[in-house]
Amino acid sequence: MTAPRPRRTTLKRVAERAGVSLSTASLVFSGKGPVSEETAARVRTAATALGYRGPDPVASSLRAGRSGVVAVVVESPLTLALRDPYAVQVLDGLADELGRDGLGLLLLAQDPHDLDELGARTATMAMDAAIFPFCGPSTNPLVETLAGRGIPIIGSGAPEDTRVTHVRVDEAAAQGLAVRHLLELGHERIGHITLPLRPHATTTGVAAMEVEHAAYPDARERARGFLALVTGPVVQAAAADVTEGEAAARLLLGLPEDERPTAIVAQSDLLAAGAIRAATSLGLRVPEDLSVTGFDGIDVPWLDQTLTTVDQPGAEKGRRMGAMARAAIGGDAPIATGYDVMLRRGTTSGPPKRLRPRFPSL
Amino acid sequence: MTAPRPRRTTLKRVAERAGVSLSTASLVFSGKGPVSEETAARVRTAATALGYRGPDPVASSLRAGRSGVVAVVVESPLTLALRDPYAVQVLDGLADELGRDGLGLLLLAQDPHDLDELGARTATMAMDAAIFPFCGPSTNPLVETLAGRGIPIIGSGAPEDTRVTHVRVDEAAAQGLAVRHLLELGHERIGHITLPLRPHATTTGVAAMEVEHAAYPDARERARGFLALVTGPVVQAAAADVTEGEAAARLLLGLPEDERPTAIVAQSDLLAAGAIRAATSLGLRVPEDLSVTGFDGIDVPWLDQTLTTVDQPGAEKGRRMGAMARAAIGGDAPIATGYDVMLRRGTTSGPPKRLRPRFPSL
DNA sequence: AAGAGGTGTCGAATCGTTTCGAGTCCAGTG
DNA sequence: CACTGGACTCGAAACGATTCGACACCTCTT
Repeated sequence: MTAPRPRRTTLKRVAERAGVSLSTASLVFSGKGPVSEETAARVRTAATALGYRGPDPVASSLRAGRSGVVAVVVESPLTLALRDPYAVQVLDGLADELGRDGLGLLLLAQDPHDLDELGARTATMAMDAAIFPFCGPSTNPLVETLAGRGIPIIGSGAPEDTRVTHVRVDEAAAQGLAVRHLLELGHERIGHITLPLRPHATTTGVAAMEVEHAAYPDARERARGFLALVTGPVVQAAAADVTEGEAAARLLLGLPEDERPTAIVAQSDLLAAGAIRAATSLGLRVPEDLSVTGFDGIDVPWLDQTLTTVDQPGAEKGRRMGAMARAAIGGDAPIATGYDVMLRRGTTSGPPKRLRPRFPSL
Repeated sequence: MTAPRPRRTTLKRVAERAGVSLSTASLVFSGKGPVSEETAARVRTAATALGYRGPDPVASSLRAGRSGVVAVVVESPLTLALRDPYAVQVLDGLADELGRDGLGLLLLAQDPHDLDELGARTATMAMDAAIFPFCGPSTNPLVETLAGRGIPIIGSGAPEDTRVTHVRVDEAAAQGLAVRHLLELGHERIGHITLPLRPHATTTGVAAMEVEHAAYPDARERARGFLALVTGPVVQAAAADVTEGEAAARLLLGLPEDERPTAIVAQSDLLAAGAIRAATSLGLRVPEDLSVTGFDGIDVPWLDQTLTTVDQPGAEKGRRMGAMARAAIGGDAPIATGYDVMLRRGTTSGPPKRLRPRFPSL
């Protein structure tokens, strides 16, 4: 914020040159009032002559009381958040929907080590609405700042704050779909791999109590959905990627033979892919020796199998949130909505092995 | 753009309540002038009482002549552009660097089917600089719009326009590194997989002339670098992802035995990963039967091998462009720069098979 | 021929800040 | 006592547009 840019040509200059009042010139560019074709032409000529490119967006914003910008808050480094194709889908839907109203998408990456820092900067940024599209921590100081500025806030489960309007999925029930599917197949020992439960997570086994105290509602709810149906080992992945999924799965598969799960329910497709890799490298076949389910329903082109997964239409979710932001900007009080997800069966789940010999040798 | 938001509390009201002039109140919040501690306290009290959250960003921007926003133009749907981890790295570096100056990152996704459309919307969006960080088409109507508004533009090779300042890599030379490496290993039949050469690309073999007329300079330059050193079949991938890389590789590997390349030079790591998949599914071992090189140097955790690749530090490139934008906003005329990339040897390249028997049976 | 109704144009107010230059007050100096 | 120089405060002028209400002027009606 140092040297100001050289001032651009202003509408006033154009008006003077065209021999017309400022208001008339404005009318020409906004196309609102009645202006004779002749006058309009004169104004346009003057504009081109002076290199005037239309009204200054900032000045328009000031007058209009809105900036045409919607902030999208990403509560982790971009490399982490956008590593997941699901997040990108959401973002894409969001961008598309916002684009319809000519709204800009202001990307705000928040440093998880210092959530407050962004608050300070954000206070100086113009925006008409803010969206928290991804699984983030349940509380975020930014909400206070934004709400205080009277900015409508849209979320998808997090942050948990009355001032945030959500597009909600019943995560627990959704995760339950996968568990139920495995139970129906006959599995009795099912393990669970969660997304990070808190900012500085490590890949490690977690107890039910830790789940309850999770900082990230999405991970918490899905784990609850799992634990509501079965008692099984739960391992947290340090990040939502293949590597950590593999590491987490190794922890589960490293259990003694008779405790080792015959199925793994992962909270994301990337984690599930990691689990499959772990199984493969341990010489286990999927789904014969191990069933694996994912969550999200992304494309995993490099996987030789089709994941059994809880299908969540990302682009649609993004669009939903975008639409809510548009509505909120339009002055409507945003209304929380929810939608249902479905289980999509792939080739990575099947009946457990020990059930195979249906007629044990007598 | 309908109902204006209810007006927020203004600095003027705060000043009145504190029994102080507008200018003094402003000084309190900007911390610029000398204000007695007592007055400052009175102003701050009034502010909290009225729920004033600091100066309106839009009004500040108008006065300051800068908006604190940098546009990042993505010339394809986000799902396509951000599918590549390399792009995400660049974006991350960019966000980080811009954040240092408290600059916001305005994400503009351009519809490749209708490049003009964004121009119209963009004209109404406030920004202090614009960046084209990814391999895009060599011409873009947006450049005209932005340059006309006096906005500094930063690119990384594209669009090719004198008004764009670039952070440049000698793509041809960089790609040449990989080719030379393979030549040194003794390969004589080398195939090439290019990134899309134009917006609506299909996965298909291309002639040298088509390369010359490519719309995307990055793809063109890399292909030139390849063709400068060897004469070999060139296949274009419809998109920079694993699936298309696999399809493209199949085209190359489907050639008759004695024409089939013993090595494939891919223009991106994702394409290379696809090539490896194609080889594997055809029963070819990498690198024994086929060497593969990539470009970018991303993490491919699900690949069992380490790619031999042209390592291009993405985050660094992003930061570079961010720094240039900052400089340009600061009033310095931006200076084009370039940097070197290196070949990183992995496990996916080795001597061609037919050279194996170094002492042929006499 | 007077009033009604439409066009086209304009002046002035407004959006919410920042900043420049000027003014007040008071303590310290010669 | 007059004078200099800080420290503090303030009024007014930008920044660049949009919009409301008023005003001319013209064309139809009746």
